Amino acid sequence: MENTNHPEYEQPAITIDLVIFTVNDDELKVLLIKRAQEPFAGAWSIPGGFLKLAESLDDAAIRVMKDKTGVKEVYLEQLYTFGMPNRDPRTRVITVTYFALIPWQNLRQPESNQVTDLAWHRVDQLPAQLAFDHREILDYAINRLRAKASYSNIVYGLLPLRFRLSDLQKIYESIIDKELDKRNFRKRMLATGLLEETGKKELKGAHRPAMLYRFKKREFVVLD
Amino acid sequence: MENTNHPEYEQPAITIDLVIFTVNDDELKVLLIKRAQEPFAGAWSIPGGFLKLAESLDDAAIRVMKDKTGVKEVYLEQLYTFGMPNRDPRTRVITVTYFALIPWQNLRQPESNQVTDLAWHRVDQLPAQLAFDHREILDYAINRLRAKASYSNIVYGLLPLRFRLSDLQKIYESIIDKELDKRNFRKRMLATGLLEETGKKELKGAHRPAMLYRFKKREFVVLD
DNA sequence: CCAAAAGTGTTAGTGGTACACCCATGT
DNA sequence: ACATGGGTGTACCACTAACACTTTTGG
Repeated sequence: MENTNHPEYEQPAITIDLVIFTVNDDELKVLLIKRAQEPFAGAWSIPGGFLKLAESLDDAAIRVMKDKTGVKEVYLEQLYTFGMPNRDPRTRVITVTYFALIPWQNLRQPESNQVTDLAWHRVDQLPAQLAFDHREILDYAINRLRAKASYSNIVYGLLPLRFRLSDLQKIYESIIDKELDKRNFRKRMLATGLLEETGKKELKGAHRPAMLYRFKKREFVVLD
Repeated sequence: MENTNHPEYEQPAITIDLVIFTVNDDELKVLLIKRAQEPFAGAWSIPGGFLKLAESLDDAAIRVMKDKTGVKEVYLEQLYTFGMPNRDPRTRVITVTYFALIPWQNLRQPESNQVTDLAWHRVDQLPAQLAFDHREILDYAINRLRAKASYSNIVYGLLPLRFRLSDLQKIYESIIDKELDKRNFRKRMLATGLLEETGKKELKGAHRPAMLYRFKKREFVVLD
């Protein structure tokens, strides 16, 4: 923390990479992008970009999010900084990683016949080879998400404003990849005091309509 | 993550800064260093240094640790990366921070009359002004340590190889800044199965000698 | 009337918390 | 003998986990 501009300390490049999660079709998914150029041309990677000189790390992450998904208001959290000297074969690159949560409903779906290099992949069916150390980054992010789901209300980032308790339960189940008891789950969720009722609605037709709930506050809270 | 060497993306400097904890005299303390040069000349700061081009982030942290404390084998964990554009008034500096735990007994104590710019400060009696955003970094580190102490065996990093259960309890108490019930504490600790007995020893004279324990494994474990 | 998801309580076990006295030693 | 920390058990409470049937709707 002494001198900058010191010749001995030539500087690495800094990128921001994002692990963007959503839940759709009862499966936890991440957004991957197919690389066009070498190195790792054709391989899937997590979205990222270079840090601009005047922007904060968080702002860079928000910028990348918006570029790739069109969504700006999401749960976003710094994950870890990866900096093995050889993680990029070209030159030294330090990447500050983030993870983000987006409700599936908030995503503008891509035009049907549009060719795109972006795709959502189930976390339990990832491509065998990912670019750079992105597999390691993804594993780290999945572990963080699972841990936080168990002791916080972080899943609000994956849910629309109003939702059924069964939707909430399915989100939890897809994250931790385990089935939960319906009665105990509802009891526990309502006991947190973080939810409130709204009006009813019938969805998916032929059955008793479900009460829709919302989070009183859409912000991170640690439970207990 | 596309082109490097792109003119638009001039690179910030990268430093590694460390929050180094120990417990001494039943108080949680951090190592601070008094800055000799501007900016913030005379202010206390956490130890750090520039990342070298060929070394990993972890290696840089270990290097700084060894330089400042002489100790190499410690608990070390990446904390967070701070990168507000104006956090260093001179130029853009991104700092990857770590926190470290050292048993007080492992430190080679400085020669008594040696003038030094290094000093251990109680975390509840920090200087009002710290250099850069180091206050924010310290607060972040303290919170992380408190959280991890409550759900892991991380305190092994603050203890010598052999210790009394009352030492262990005092470490916990100084971290979370709360008193604990002796019987419940012992029950819980022994129930983890992470400790084992060694031989007896009498310390601090006039009372019944205490059994010394050790951690079966000196590695991070999440409890329950 | 049938299918499909919504909604609802009780019990047994487990883990956390509160709490007070005797023990082994040095001086 | 006294001062000092070492060491020990029990009872209550709260939370967790297991478990099955009725309700409301659409077709």
